[in-house]
Amino acid sequence: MVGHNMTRPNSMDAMLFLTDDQLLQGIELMYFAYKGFTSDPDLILQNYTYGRAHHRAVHFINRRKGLKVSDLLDILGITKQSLNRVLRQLINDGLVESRMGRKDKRERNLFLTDDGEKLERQLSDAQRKRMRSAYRAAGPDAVMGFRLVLEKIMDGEILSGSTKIKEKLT
Amino acid sequence: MVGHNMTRPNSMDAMLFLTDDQLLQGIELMYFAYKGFTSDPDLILQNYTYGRAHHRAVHFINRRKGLKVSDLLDILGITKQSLNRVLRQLINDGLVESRMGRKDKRERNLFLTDDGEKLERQLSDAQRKRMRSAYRAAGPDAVMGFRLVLEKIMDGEILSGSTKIKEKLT
DNA sequence: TTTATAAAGTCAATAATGCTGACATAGTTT
DNA sequence: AAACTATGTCAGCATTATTGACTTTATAAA
Repeated sequence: MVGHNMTRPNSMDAMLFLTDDQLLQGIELMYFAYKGFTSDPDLILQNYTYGRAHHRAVHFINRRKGLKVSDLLDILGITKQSLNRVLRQLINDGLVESRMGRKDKRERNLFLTDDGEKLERQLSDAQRKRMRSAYRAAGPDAVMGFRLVLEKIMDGEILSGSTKIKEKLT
Repeated sequence: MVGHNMTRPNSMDAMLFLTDDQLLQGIELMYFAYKGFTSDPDLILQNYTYGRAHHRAVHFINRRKGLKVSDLLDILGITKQSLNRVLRQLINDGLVESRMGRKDKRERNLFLTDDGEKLERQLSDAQRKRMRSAYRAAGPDAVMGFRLVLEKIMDGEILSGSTKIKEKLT
């Protein structure tokens, strides 16, 4: 075992956190943290007829205002049939507006209405509050590490919004 | 704005990562990383008649061998009806064994069979592989930060396995 | 010892979110 | 004119969750 792994110079130090048990702990941490991460919005959504899928749609429409349906499909990684059900509800309920593309009239650009922005704010506030207090409690260095590891775990996934980190859309 | 937030001494430095946009980026990072995190096991599970719920059950039965049904319910945070459907399949398929409690005969202690351990290994290998390479790429300090922030996000959730971090079960 | 509580299991109905396949419509490209 | 593209829709199915009601068995309390 010792001296076998040459990935890093101080293999004992550097590899200490790579035992199966440490990795399993990380895996469970991801599971429970994600549960906590979604719990606040989930509670709010229970007051509506909406679920997590609606939250996601509203979130990304807010972050990339005017994005096309196909962009949203790429981001969410679901089928158009799945998205359409959600989108139709949001449009019918007056939370999302779907405007015909000006250049290519086949495209639909998606926007939040005022009511849509209200819901987005409500959900986002709850989620940001939890993130903010976690960031505060952990401190800036920890946050850098947090982000770095998550980016590595993401691998091939798409990150929307401010395009600093990864960019695959257009 | 300046000098308003007194949570930390260097408020400009320390609060830079707490803008709404930075928090939203963190939120999206969690979303995409979790998607990547589950993608490998999900692929494997497609070869079976099982889903994520089976993976979770198998994972925690492996980590807390002999745990009671009620323990598993607490960990997963679902209803017994939901768990029971999954557990029944795993038991019928010979992946999980349910032994009557010795002290309290109402209780059922859950164990993986040899076949159950095979599936667990297969799923775990894939997930650990991704975590390992993320940890390696990010480095030990980043991993510490990663874990710290996730723990703060978890808040009230339960962490099973090695009980160093949080403990709520017995 | 009777009664109450607890652990586990089951049945039925419902909801949210995903999937595949097939098809329609309108608009753009070649 | 023909082929392709973007979007939307219908129908059917799978997974995972929910609530509510009820049973069986076993332990604890009155």
